Amino acid sequence: MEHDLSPTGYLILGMVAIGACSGYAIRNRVERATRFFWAASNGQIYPELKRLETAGLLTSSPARDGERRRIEYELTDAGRTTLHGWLTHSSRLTFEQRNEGLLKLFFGDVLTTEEAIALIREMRHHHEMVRAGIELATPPNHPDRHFGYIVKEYGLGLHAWVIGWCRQLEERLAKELEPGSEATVSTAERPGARTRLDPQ
Amino acid sequence: MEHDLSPTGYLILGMVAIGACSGYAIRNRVERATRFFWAASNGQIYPELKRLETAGLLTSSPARDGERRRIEYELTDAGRTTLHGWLTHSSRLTFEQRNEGLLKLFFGDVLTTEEAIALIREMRHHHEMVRAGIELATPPNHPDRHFGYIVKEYGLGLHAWVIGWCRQLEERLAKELEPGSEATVSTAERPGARTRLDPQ
DNA sequence: TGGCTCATGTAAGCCGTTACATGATTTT
DNA sequence: AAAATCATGTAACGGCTTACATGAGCCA
Repeated sequence: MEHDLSPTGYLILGMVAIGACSGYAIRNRVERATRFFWAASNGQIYPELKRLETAGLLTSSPARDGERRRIEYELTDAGRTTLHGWLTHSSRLTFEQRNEGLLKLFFGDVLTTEEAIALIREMRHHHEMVRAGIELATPPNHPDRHFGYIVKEYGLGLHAWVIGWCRQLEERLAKELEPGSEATVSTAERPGARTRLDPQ
Repeated sequence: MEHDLSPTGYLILGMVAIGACSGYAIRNRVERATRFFWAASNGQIYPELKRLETAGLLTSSPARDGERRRIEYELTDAGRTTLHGWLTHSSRLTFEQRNEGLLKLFFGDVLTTEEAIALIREMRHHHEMVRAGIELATPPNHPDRHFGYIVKEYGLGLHAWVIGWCRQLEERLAKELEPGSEATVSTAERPGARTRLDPQ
């Protein structure tokens, strides 16, 4: 039997393995812990849970009488094998980024130095907020969840690096604004003016 | 007139501003320079170019007789204003990541230490390749393209940080495999065995 | 009783990739 | 003459988000 799931399918399988056993619980965990490197919305989670059950990787049981309406999922042996296979068998890992701040910065030559500095400051603020979110929202270290903690540290460290990088660039550009300086990194470019730039 | 483009629309506008004046040239630049933080495929570029022309932000001219078939685009004044507006007016910047390696790592408690180490090594190799790609593929520093160079440095530095982080984690986990050590980060967990993990 | 959280879902639609199609020109 | 590159496009499809719909139980 061929179980070729999307990474989000594996995310859900893994979440169930870790103890998030309802769609709602998965949603919460994703928001707290993985949204910074892998997001998932209700529109994905609930249909995917059903698909995984149909594929024989999960089993479901409704809440007992008197309890709040709720569907609890468990891994089947096939599900556990599939999860383990994904975790251990190497394959091209999807790695995608969409960083609009960096995209703007890429065109920074079209801006004045002041405008470029403002842009970088905005990028920094964004990463500071993201970092604060990771710091607060991820659950505290749990004896059986070392890797949740490790991944949290990754997020904190990565964004700290970016914040530091932004700060350095801000300072570097600010220096060029000082009266004594010669070279400017970016030519003052106004919407009406022409940009002459060699191709390549 | 309301010009609310997708970031990819602005990417194309910016690429034309920078001197990539055909769909083909934009494609190449994206591959070399921005794909690491903003990708774009033919299926997006060509239709978007036409949309931008219809919106009055670009004008097109066919290649002169005898030259290779080719459509050259230029920014209109409206296009230049729109681009400048996007670059300077602050707004919520889209920032998305999909990092399957990190996602696997998040579930690392289900693995043996050896398996976890193998996974991290794979992540590191991936980032080493991406970093090498950035180093090679991005064009050399051009007098009028400082920010292309700055963004390249960002990519190199960021991936270098990740590579270092992976290496450290590998060493840390390897220490736990040594005969004298007590604690193990991850419990040896096999596909057949049960994972007992408290919710939350 | 009213509002909040818990909890599960669906529908529309965008964004983007993959894969293919086409053909001209340049290089080997 | 063949192969590679230049160059522009389209069609199908998948993944994901947004927004909405629904309703039960809990708490003030």
